[in-house]
Amino acid sequence: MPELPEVEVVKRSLEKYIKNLTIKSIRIKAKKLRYIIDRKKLKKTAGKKINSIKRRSKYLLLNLNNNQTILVHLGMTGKFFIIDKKKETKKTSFYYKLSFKDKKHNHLIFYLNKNIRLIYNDVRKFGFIKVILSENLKSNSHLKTLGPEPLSNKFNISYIKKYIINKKKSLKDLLMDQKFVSGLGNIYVNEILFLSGLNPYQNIQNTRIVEFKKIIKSTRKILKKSIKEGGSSIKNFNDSKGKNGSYQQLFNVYGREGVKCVKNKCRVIITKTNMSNRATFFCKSCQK
DNA sequence: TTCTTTGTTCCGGA
DNA sequence: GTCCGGAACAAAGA
Repeated sequence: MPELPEVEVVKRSLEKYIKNLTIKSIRIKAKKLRYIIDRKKLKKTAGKKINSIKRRSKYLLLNLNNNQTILVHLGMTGKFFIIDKKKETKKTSFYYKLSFKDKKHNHLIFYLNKNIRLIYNDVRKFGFIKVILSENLKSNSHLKTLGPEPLSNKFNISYIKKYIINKKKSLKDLLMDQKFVSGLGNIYVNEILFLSGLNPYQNIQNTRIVEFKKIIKSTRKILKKSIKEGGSSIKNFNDSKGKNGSYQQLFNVYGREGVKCVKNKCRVIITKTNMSNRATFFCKSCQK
């Protein structure tokens, strides 16, 4: 489930391997992902160079040299494979070892110069890809309502104070709100509240400044750590297994229903509830 | 067959 | 107009 840290790691890999390459042609195998794929528009990116790769929230933006940007959202299960046809052999390449079952979810193949291929693979097809004019980025419906990046200085106490005026929500719903802060999903919100020692159900109006400070601090800590871990496990981007491997083990509360809280001296069993239709994990003792 | 998973969007009611 | 919660939606695996 790619949230901000995973998307950031993908962004860095794309930057490393496909920045400044030119799209020679594109093979489009799926009719639609989350949305119908605009084949014409996508095909027209052939011949264009990938000038830069950026991330905004959980979106990837591949800026081309014709004033167009490819906007990508990985949804739940979207991933990119990068294959260097020059270097990889049947023995060394993870890609050749993928099963037919894995490969049947390859939906887009970008043939780049230098014999590099960029493949978009998505089991659930909840991701999407769109080509938009770069000058329209700011008014794009996906991007225009996004709140500040959680790792930016704009995510600070005075911003939070202002934002929550006249609002009534729980802490968890606030952090999940992409207009408030963008890029956090269910998993990381669970983790942030656990590290902050705050109950997900706590009303934002009953939350003190010092508690919001804790949230900001925990958010930065968790995201940075995950990016670092993802970054090191993804170091060899060609190894899709390494990619999936490590970050799951970092979770202290998510998915830990029924087992003991990991905090020192706490032996309370982690609770799982359903909150706003999302699995919510917390320790009743550490998060009062 | 049903349940679960996710982020986003839409809708009704306040 | 604005806010909020809930539901719908997408696909596939267990």
